[in-house]
Amino acid sequence: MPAAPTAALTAQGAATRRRIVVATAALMARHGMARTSLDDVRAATSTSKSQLYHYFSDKADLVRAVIEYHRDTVLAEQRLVEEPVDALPALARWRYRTLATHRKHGFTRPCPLGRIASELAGDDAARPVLDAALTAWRDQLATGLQIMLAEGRLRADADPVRLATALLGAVQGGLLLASVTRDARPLQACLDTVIDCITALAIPAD
Amino acid sequence: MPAAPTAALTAQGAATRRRIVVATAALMARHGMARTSLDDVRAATSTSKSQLYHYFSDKADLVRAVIEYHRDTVLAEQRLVEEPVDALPALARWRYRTLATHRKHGFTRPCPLGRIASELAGDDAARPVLDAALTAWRDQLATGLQIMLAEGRLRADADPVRLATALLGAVQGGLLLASVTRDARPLQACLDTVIDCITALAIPAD
DNA sequence: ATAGCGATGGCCTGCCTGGTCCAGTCGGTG
DNA sequence: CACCGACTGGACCAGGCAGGCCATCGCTAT
Repeated sequence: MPAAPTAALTAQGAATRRRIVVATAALMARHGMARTSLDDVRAATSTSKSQLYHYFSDKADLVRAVIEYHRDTVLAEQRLVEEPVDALPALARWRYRTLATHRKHGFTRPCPLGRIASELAGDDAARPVLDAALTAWRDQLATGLQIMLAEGRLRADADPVRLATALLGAVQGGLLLASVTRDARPLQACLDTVIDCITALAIPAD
Repeated sequence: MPAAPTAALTAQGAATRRRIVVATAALMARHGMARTSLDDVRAATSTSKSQLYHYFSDKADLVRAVIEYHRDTVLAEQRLVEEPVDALPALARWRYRTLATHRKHGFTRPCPLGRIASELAGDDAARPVLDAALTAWRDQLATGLQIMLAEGRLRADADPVRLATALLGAVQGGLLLASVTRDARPLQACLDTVIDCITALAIPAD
């Protein structure tokens, strides 16, 4: 139960709230959440402590908003609704898009959602929010594979949800390894291996 | 350069040092490293601040020792030297062993090395240590696959290092997802998908 | 115009944290 | 038995942290 009454928000208030969330998400993606203090947020957003506590009940509430922001950002970048992975070429484009998104940061950081999940493992308040975000992501991947299955481009014994989980796991694991080695190859290896598996299950067009 | 002169350590001193590392590793695996204070370590080990700073130059130095401890523990649990994944049955046993290891904790936490890697992304002091640990792990996986290749049980166009990276990524990504959903299925999905891929590249025995 | 309320600013505080210091103990060695 | 250095205990500190307080500003509806 956030103390911030989301009902009563003027346009200016909503803008300030959003500014706080966006800046905090960036800070936490760069330095981790434990190392991002509210004073850092205050400085980065030119706000005051009271504003932080006006819009969020406490730091955990702000983190919750950050998770939801990352969820929206990632799902928008993935473009899985506009362009579902319902065929091998679409899957290849998704792979390229995913690599390109993270090349921007030079593979210096894991997936923001994954990083928060790591740091908050054992936090019973945040876990449902993270679960919902990651499940939504996996489901958007699975939707494409289900179309692929329904339209006869995937063998009947393929399990779309399991494959989607493997794709998401490959993104998470690959980005984690890539953030340590600081290059794209681990992510490529993880993605390509799972995609090879899906390719092996695909039925070539007539 | 640790301030602790590792040269001069009596048996008792070595035991105390090890007790600190083991307890800290457990605390950090459970609560994360940022949420593990030196006072927590002090309380858990019945030591004093001065002992911590006698054996470690600072918290980062202690974390370095913890990473190395996790590396040794994980590599011992994986048993990849005694039982390399040089054939499909060995790979199946490795999969079973990996699942069993983490079932003990109820899939409540990611891989300790992965968790630290997430928290320390961007820490230029810790990254080489993590890189070495994860690379050693990957290489032990790759060694098995290279044997498999050399002995003609794997198609010549298979890349052992790439496949080993995918296996390690599947462990990391799978455990991350499993720690959020609190069940084994994501890890199983990730492992089995990559193993399916290796199976597809395997050459059946004559 | 003015009352009311959301938005804002800056200050304050109590607690926790990593890190320091020093006084003292213990076991081995000349 | 004197000594030395590793080892231990605990008090201490400065800075940083989340969070709270209160007065003020400015928009908007009546």
